[in-house]
Amino acid sequence: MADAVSVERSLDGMPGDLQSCPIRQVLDRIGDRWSLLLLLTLKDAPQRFNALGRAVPDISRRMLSSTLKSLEADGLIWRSVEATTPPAVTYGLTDRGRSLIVALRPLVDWAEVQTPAILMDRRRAS
Amino acid sequence: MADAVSVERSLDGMPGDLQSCPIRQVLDRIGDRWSLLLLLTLKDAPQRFNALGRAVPDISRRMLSSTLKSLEADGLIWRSVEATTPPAVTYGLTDRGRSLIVALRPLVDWAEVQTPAILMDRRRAS
DNA sequence: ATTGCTGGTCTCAATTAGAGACTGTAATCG
DNA sequence: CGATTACAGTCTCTAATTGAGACCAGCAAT
Repeated sequence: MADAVSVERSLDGMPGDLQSCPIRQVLDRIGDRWSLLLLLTLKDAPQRFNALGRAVPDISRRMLSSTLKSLEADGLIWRSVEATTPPAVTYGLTDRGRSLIVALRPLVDWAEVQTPAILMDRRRAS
Repeated sequence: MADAVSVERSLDGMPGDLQSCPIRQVLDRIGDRWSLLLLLTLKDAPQRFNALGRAVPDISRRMLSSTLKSLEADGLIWRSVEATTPPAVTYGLTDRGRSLIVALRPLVDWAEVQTPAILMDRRRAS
């Protein structure tokens, strides 16, 4: 298992007290450009690889693949392969993934409410 | 204003329906390695530049500086300079920043509860 | 006199992400 | 019948982003 790219950042070689910070642990994984977006995309129904790519159009297949791997390794999504030809690979939320979605709700609501004002501030600041 | 680095990703030139996704808008900014960590660090009290650097030891001064700028541009933190020598620059949460912290609460709690299990799954997957 | 503190910026190297070609089989289109 | 499309990825090459560390000014303490 060589190249699973950065989503798996090195966790070893850190000052001990950082290792033990749970927010750190979790943010280092899901706090990237794509993880939450993919989780949110899977919220309503399981999806197949290319369908996910279409739902999040500007993700590259490379990042799609590696992000899904890391979400699976964290037990947030499952992956199932039907050995048809061509094979059908489906991804969906696990219970843990669903519980994360729930915990994310207030943040999503916040984003919806605050975005207009933030956008205005950004313009002013630029 | 040349180099404010990636935290300010280009928002122009996107397919319209992505621009309008609020979660996208917000995650593109605070969904990075440092933003939430800094916000959380400011939760209890305003802090000065180098104090923040010490609180989040593995952030580089470069990213500290550019992340703070982007948080300020989004109206999530304020920055105040006391013209003493050497000048004292203090950062703190705005009301909007504080409201984000509140919205983040369930996610932080989730992280605290789930981290042990996630860590075990990661080992198994590796 | 040397060291360290303040808050940054600058350059250069390393890491990470993105673009797009390629795999191989099977169904579809004209 | 030949060409294209879709499936789920991987691979390489290049571009973007991040990190490491030097540097700036002036002042305080050792």
